[in-house]
Amino acid sequence: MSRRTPGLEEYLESLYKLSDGRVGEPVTTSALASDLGVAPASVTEMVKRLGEQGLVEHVPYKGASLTDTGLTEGAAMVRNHRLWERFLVDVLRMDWDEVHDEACALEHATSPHLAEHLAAFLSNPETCPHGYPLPPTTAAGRVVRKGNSGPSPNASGRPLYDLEPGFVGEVSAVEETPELLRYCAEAGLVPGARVTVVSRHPIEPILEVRVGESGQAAGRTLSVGPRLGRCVRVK
Amino acid sequence: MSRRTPGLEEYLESLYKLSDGRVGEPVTTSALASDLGVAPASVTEMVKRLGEQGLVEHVPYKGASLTDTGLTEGAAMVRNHRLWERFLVDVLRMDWDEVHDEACALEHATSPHLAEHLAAFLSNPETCPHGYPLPPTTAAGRVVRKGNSGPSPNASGRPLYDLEPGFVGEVSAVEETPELLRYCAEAGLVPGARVTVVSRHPIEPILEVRVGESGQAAGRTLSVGPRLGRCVRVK
DNA sequence: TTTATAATTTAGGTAGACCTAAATCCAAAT
DNA sequence: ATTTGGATTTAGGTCTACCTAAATTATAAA
Repeated sequence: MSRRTPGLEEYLESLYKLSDGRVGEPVTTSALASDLGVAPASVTEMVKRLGEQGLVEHVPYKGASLTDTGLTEGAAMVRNHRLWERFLVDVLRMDWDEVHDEACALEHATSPHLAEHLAAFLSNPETCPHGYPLPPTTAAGRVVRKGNSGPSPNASGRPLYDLEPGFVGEVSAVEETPELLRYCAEAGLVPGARVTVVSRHPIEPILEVRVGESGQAAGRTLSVGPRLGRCVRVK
Repeated sequence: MSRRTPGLEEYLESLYKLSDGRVGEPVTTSALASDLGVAPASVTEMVKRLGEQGLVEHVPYKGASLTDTGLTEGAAMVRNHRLWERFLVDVLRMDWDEVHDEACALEHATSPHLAEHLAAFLSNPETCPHGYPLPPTTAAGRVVRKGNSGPSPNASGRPLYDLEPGFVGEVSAVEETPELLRYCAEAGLVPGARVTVVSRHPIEPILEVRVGESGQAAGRTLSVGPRLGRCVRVK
């Protein structure tokens, strides 16, 4: 009965993201399998193990959901992941499209004590470089999960592609696919950037978007299709 | 045939330290077993696997030695470990007695690319906080191992306990045992500190040592026995 | 040179985390 | 109320990294 191996932590992390940070929210075996990149049969087995340790509740054929303690551990992993991403980008000056994989490895090698020091050094950031929120901690360093539902680990804002012409807002998050991130960085589509939806193409599924500092002088205009437009969120 | 798992890396690291960074230097099974905290039988098995991958040369009943590539990988692990220790102490302000375990976990989650960025951020340190040297890299980022014997990964200097009264020098390294490190930190026995051997006790195995900034004004006098005196190196 | 002792290896076993292929279950469409 | 297709679980297998107990080998002592 050895607890919290790196393997199990990965499942808790995925479960946390897929259940949107909610205790008792069921997640299907196949959703977990595709998120983790393993066979469904492997998920069934792992989920059973997590159940024996009281970290998830598994109802056969229905799905798995996090318990209170499972949620805490999952949130800690997501937090560690995003802390390291901030560190790698802000401090080590790595590119934002290469930090996801590095953080994936580091997150499981991070004790709560180290996480506290890292967070303090980074001045307790609220989001990762791609705009996703860090699960918060209490003063004692424990990851918060008050009552039944904590804050969502997923990005706020609406997909850029779904907005109407005339909308003005700022990028809140970008999905972490390396090639997409490289394009966005070059195009200026980074969290905090001001965007203005200029028009929607009458025939093709294309949105004209102005990206720029402020007003409309320095802005650059981009054509955004559904592929890109659904990966960038705006608020 | 899956290469470089965290488990195998640990063996290479230990081998690197125990063979003093030398290709072909044999290390006994039991030395590895006690350094890694596993059963000798486990070492035999792992060493055989490392042999199949061309990372070590194993002569049954005689010992295992690193090959050229094995040395490179082992050195990289030691380097990663000591880089992280520097980071944890200098940047995150963690205590020097708690960073060894954290670094042990982080070192296997560190890509060569990340190691390069980390080293650059830390201005390419030459030693870890306890005084042990970092295996150097080439400009390309590869860990150096020129010809048959690279630099020693172990501390320079002589044990404090073996010096004669009148000796003046400075601490070069301290062995990384948590309780010992806590005592040394408080006593001022840190790498770079000036030490003067005052006298040796005529009856008991005790050395009187002055530890202090410079000269002999601000110095504090300590009694050092063999236990402590063999864990602190001076040059 | 023989023998004893300590180091080392072999043999056989466990647990974690994955896999494929073969059942099994559920739910929606007929 | 059946049927059927997709999701899920079970069954059986692999590979890593450990273990203990039982051989085996090397070496140092008698």
